[in-house]
Amino acid sequence: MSKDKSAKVATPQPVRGTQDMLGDFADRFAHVVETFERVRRLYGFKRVEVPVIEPTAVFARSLGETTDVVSKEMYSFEDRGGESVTLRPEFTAGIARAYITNGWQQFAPLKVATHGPLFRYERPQKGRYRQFHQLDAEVLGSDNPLADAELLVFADQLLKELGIADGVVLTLNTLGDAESRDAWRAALVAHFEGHSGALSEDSLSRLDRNPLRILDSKDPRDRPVADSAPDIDAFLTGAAQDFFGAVTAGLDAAGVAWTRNARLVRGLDYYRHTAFEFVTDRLGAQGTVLGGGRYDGLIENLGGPATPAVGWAAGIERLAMLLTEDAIDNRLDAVIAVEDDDQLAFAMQALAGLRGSGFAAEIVATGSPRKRFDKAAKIPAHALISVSTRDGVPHVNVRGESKRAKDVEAHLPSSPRT
RNA sequence: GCGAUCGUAGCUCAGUUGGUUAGAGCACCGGUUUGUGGUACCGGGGGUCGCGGGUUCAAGUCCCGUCGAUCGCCCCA
Repeated sequence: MSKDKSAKVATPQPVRGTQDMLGDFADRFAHVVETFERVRRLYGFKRVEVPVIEPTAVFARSLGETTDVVSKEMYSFEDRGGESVTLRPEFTAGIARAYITNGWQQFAPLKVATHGPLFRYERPQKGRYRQFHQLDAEVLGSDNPLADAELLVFADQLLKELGIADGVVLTLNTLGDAESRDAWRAALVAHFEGHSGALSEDSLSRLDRNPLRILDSKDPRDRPVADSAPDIDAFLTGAAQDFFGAVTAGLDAAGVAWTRNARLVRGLDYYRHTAFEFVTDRLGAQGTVLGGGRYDGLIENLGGPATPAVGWAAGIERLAMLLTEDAIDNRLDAVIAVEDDDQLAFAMQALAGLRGSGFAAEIVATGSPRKRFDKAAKIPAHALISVSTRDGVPHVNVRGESKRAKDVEAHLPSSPRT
């Protein structure tokens, strides 16, 4: 670092809502991704990669051109050719675009999975960043309720293998087919308009924009009206009832626990049938750890053929926060403390030998030699190896009782003979 | 966009009704002690007290503004 303070330059700060990860949290993040990659193979989901940047129209269509979301909450800008482009705020629209433009209809039904960074221009809060990361799984080109069930069983197994299923509950609802949804929506609007005097200001504006959202309002003034609103059940067509019944039967057969949440909704019109969220009470206001649903109308909205599809996404940071302390074992196999610089070459040879044999190993060979043992002892490892000089030759001592420590000891070079 | 809380060393924090030269622990560096040892002690480096303005004899402390962070609201694709 420069000692000339007058020449000090201002360090650029990170972009608001971005984060840097180091050590433990980065390991937890990687553990979530690795577990996802392993489990998705068990379910036959192909890996798919789609661009981080797309024409703004891809997301504008998926989100409804008029909403605040498009105008205020996306990272959009003009490229040098004057085209409006957007950093992806979700995976689904980009995958749907790729499905159309690459002719992936030929592979239908297509099961794909991906993960990576997403961008939303929002105010950061707990577990919610402007650049964040998600896991994503989609089934495109299937109108079979077993596809919904398979995705949910996949999600359930993922959460169980991550060890965070305790305290997480699958909440499930149906939005019906287009006919059911329209009838229910009309009944809801009539109900809310009949009680408009009792609604909060926020919900009065929702009544115009997005009346379904009143159902899950957090404002206590809205709860009586929302709780007394009609469920969709009375408006479901026979086909929609059968569809939902087949999804829940699939879950029951696979042993996946679920609860009905008749208040769980999706605002956008292309959502049909199944809507679901895995919810925890351990993350404050941001309780959803994995959510998704069926979006049979989206691909058509993007100019493609009418194509049924269903999928889910989950925030990697949130999942990483929920991992238990012991989910990650960062311990090295061995740490070598070089207590005498005359034995540095010997210690380096031992270190290279261990690493070459597949052991994770670190060396402590700087600073005061008499403090190196204590320094090494603070590094989590199965085996603590000290190297000193006794009778003019390297003297090695190994501490550690685990099987791994014994393996390490067996791979150390023997002391050179004099 | 709105509200609340908070910004002091690399990290976690203390700092009294405003009052000498702003402290501790951890971390880092050096020394002593111990000598199969994760101990203890001594010392050292490191701070525009987020930034700017104001009140005052005097501001880390009070006031205003600003930037940032956190939590919540809105939104949630």
